[in-house]
Amino acid sequence: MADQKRITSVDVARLAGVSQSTVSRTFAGDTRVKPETRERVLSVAKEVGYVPNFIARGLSAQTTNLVGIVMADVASMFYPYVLQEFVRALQKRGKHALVFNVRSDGNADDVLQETLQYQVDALIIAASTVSDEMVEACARTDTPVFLFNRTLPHVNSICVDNYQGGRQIADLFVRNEYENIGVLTGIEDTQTNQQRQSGFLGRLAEHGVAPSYRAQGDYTYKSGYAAGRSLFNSDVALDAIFCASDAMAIGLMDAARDAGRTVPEDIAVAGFDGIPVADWAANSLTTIEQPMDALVKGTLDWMDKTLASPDWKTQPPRVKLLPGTLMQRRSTSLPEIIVAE
Amino acid sequence: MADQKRITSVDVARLAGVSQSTVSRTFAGDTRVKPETRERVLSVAKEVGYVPNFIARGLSAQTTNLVGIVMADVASMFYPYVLQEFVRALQKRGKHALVFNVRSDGNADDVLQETLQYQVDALIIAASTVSDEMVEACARTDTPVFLFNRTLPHVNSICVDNYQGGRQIADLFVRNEYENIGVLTGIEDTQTNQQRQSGFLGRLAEHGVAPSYRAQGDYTYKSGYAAGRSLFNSDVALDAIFCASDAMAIGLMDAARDAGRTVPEDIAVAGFDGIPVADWAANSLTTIEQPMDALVKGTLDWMDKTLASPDWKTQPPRVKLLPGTLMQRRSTSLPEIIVAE
DNA sequence: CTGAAAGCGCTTACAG
DNA sequence: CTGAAAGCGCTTACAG
Repeated sequence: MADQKRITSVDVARLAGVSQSTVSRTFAGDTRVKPETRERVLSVAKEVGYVPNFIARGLSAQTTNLVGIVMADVASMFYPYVLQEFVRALQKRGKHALVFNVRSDGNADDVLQETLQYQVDALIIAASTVSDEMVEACARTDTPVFLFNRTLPHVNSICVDNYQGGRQIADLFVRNEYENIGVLTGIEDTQTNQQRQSGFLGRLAEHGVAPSYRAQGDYTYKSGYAAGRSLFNSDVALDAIFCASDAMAIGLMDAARDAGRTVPEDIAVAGFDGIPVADWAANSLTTIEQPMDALVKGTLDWMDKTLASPDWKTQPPRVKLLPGTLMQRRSTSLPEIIVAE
Repeated sequence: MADQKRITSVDVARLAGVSQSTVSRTFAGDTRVKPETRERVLSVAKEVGYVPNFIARGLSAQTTNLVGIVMADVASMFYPYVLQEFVRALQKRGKHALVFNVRSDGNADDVLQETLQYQVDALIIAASTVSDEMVEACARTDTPVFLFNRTLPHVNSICVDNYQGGRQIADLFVRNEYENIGVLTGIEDTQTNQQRQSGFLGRLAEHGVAPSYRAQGDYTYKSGYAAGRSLFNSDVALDAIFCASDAMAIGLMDAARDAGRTVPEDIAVAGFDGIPVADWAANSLTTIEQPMDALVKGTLDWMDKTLASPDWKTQPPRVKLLPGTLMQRRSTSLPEIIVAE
């Protein structure tokens, strides 16, 4: 009950009859420590329940093994999984995630300061944007920054190829001979949305097709449902519609059903993201699946390599694009194809 | 480019013509610092871009403002939201989340060690279990532990009232005059599952009803769909079924649709959790909604109070149960009721 | 209201 | 292979 002092390396050293340096070296895995000494230290440590203090180590070694992860609370249902993947993958690499949240409409500057105060070894920013000044500040403190699923010219970025994904959906629509084509966009000025749109519309134009309907949502199920309601209450007749997120696409499909329309017979629907719900039987949504594991692994490998190279600050920032995967499901299949499988 | 030394409080002190102590006090918000001095320090700090080093502060002040959050990667879709809420709420309180992941079938011991090494001020364990020894270890290092949505006799726990929730569903079923009642359980030996089951079955028994069907899933959509398939392929005819998670309930409903059954006319379905997808139009699932905000806030308020009270270790651990909310939706409504609304 | 100084628990040259 | 000692950047009695 009494505040018995925390056990430190000094205590272990005394008990094991060695110097504090030796205890430190033992736990650092220094191979110069004689095996017998090592054993003795470890056994004493175990006995008294000693574990090294990472905070002290951080101060002294100037490296915390902490990685800051900044996430916006996005409505898209993709990011919770991303966060979980990062936490898990970091753990495997002996690092740990210090997680920060920013409002999806704000930028990450507010919290970046705090992140740096914790002396994180690196910073991963997902689903929000950063100012150039903040990037500067990170550089000053030798903290490499990685943008996840967003690109910025002066920052290392890793991102699914939204543009290419949009093109793939366009190709699919043309291949399926849909003629009256609509599009449900995400939040207008997000990079993600712009890229998905410009890929989709650009490729459509190359095929000589122009969309005949256009509405805007905010990536959420709710906005998709609302868009669907007004679409199906109108006299617009579409063969197919591309939605900038899976959640919106599912909302729109539910609205279709509630309005007595059948997917894909009355209207084909495609989304983007590849969230688990998209593959549920009731939805079976055609979509571009984000290569989540590759994105996460790519980010962390890149980070590791950067941290290991002493001259990383001299290297120009790069943007890495990873292709998504077209998942063709029943929401765009023609009836015959369904029968065929 | 060159490794210009990090700016420390000593630099600021020199530039501002005060002692390092004064700089420290200024940033600690010490009211004894003369306003003019304070201004000067802050302006110099701003000019040179100084911010306090939290790691050093942590070592010195023996408090890191770090809270460890241990999460299992549960299939239930409830926890990603919980994590996001914790991160956000902690940030508001000037604390930060160090997030750890454990396999859902393991216990938290493996990572707890690491958590303690980071000298977290407190530990929140969600969706996994801990050994008594580990709880001991936490006590030794003065780290209060809170179990989230799980209870253990020797640990502070905060949890939705699973038992009561099960009873509410039973009452609803009886009220709706369902006679042939089934149950789809979660993973057999999880506490959550046991409590939901015993509440449900116990209350049913009090009404003189015994379930006529029972299957087991693992909380996932997939397992719910599979259970539904085999149920609807059998000659069992049920009026209603209670599933131990929303994801399973939705899977089962999708299987029902695919088998040509109508919900709730052919079979009524209820779940547990209150995940956002449950409220989507296509599902409209009756469920017990977890009081997520109250659970998170309750945990953090409790944590704050504990950290503020010097004698917290002498207080016996408590278990706090919060009631869930019955959300009656179309998956259990009788046809007439639907018409009525 | 302010400063000098000890101390938090490690790492890491340096010397042997 | 090991130890003595400086130092990481703060906080916080203690003294004035």
